Amino acid sequence: MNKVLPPPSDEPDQSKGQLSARIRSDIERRILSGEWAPGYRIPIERELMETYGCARMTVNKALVALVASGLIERRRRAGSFVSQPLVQSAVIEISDVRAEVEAVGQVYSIEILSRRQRTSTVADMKRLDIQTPRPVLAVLCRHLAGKRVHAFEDRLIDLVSVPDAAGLTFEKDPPGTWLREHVPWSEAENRISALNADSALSAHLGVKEGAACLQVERSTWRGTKPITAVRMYYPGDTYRLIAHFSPKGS
Amino acid sequence: MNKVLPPPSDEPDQSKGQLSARIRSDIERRILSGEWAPGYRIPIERELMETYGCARMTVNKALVALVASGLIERRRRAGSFVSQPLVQSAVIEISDVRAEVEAVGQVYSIEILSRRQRTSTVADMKRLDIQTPRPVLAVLCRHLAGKRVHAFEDRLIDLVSVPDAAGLTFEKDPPGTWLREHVPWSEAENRISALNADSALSAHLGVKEGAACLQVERSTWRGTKPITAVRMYYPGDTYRLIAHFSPKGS
DNA sequence: ATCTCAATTATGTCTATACATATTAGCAGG
DNA sequence: CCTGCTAATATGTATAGACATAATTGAGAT
Repeated sequence: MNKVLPPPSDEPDQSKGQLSARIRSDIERRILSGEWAPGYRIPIERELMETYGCARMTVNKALVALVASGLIERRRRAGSFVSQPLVQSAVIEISDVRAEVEAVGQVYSIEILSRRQRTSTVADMKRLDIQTPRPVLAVLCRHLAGKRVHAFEDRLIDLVSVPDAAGLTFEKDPPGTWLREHVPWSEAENRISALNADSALSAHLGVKEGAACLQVERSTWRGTKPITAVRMYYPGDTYRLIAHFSPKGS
Repeated sequence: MNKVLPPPSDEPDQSKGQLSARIRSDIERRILSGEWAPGYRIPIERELMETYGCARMTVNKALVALVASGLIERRRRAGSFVSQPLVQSAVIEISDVRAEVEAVGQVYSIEILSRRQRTSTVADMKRLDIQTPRPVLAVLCRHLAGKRVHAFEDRLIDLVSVPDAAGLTFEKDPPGTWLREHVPWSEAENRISALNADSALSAHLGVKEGAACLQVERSTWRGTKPITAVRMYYPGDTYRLIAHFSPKGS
């Protein structure tokens, strides 16, 4: 069977692209439209293979992709079923601070408030989740969009994991950008919360004392070794994190 | 070539599982460890195929998966390259409110504050992103963890898209839970921000006026038809959204 | 030195087949 | 009616080969 048969003619069809992708999007559409409800058993590979006039591996590729995206579940012998969307997986694209500012057409600049190398204090060790003291770099800086303060950053860098960071001034590239470009990481965690600005934070961000601010705490690791821990503060009235998503992130 | 050769012996190796998965994780480890830095050209399929003593399709499967997870990029004829992590894709698992409360071992209950069916006002139409007036259901409720207020919810449901919602009281299942179980959706957006509680919100949430609160606005669509728009408010001092992630979400 | 074109090459996709494996249905026997 | 065996079946994974496609390289022409 060397020729590819025309698609089943009962559908308004986008014949472009690879066959496996088309099979995938056909099924995806039926699921998202509700035609195939959660729990519905979708046709077996053999049937789909005959429907589209292709090899089983081609159908299989489409189905494996659907499993990866969480839209279906498969059990041997039992068949493939449309899955119940259990949790909503929202993907937040956390871009570079500089890119974030420039994306809205403003001029980015950074202002280093302090930059100190020290042996980790107890508080530092807690933030980095380490047990023994070690050299760290502590940086406080402000990110400006034009003349307005876009964010205030409070960062710790583990100098054992990232010795090269010791020599940097961060006057051109912000620490986050440099780290992302130079240090490979394998895991990270964001903790997003709201807090009232205390006097220090209100001064840094240029907002009234007590104003609601969005705080994003991020820790990054390479394997089990911590790389950096950062707290980013944004004025609550102007900044928002936007997450766009589909069922289980396809 | 029907036998599977032993793995290349220079690595502490987890030989369990499928070959393609092992190839994938081998490469993944090398990238995450920094051994293969961004921009590095990884061995061509033919080489990998000889290294592991398997068919090209098997290597290909591993590489395709790595592309999907964003760790590598591939160009015809040029080869496969470790990609620069550009944006950090954070996956937030937004679970059910009830599950959220019960996950920390507390008793969940819901308190309906108001439930009104009406023709959409101008404000409603803006929230749902619709142009013409239509029947909507507006629900205000509080989610309790024990006796403490966990969240305050302000929800609009489009009764054209979800006519069945008109008959529900939401006294047992919260609106979000019912919707997720009964209405298929294809797209959604979260907007996360911080705000100071005004007098009404402070009363609802049981916090001081002016206290920082986390606001999560979520809109859900099925195709282009809006389903619901909800604003969830959490006390800023007790609640935080946690997002765990890996480079480009593998 | 530079431009153009064709050969080379790595990836992209698919076919056809094979065997493994988990699970279910059905049947036989207690 | 329940239990345990067996056969059927759908998926899981892999192989080997084929042709398509895009991009680079290098040879020959300008």
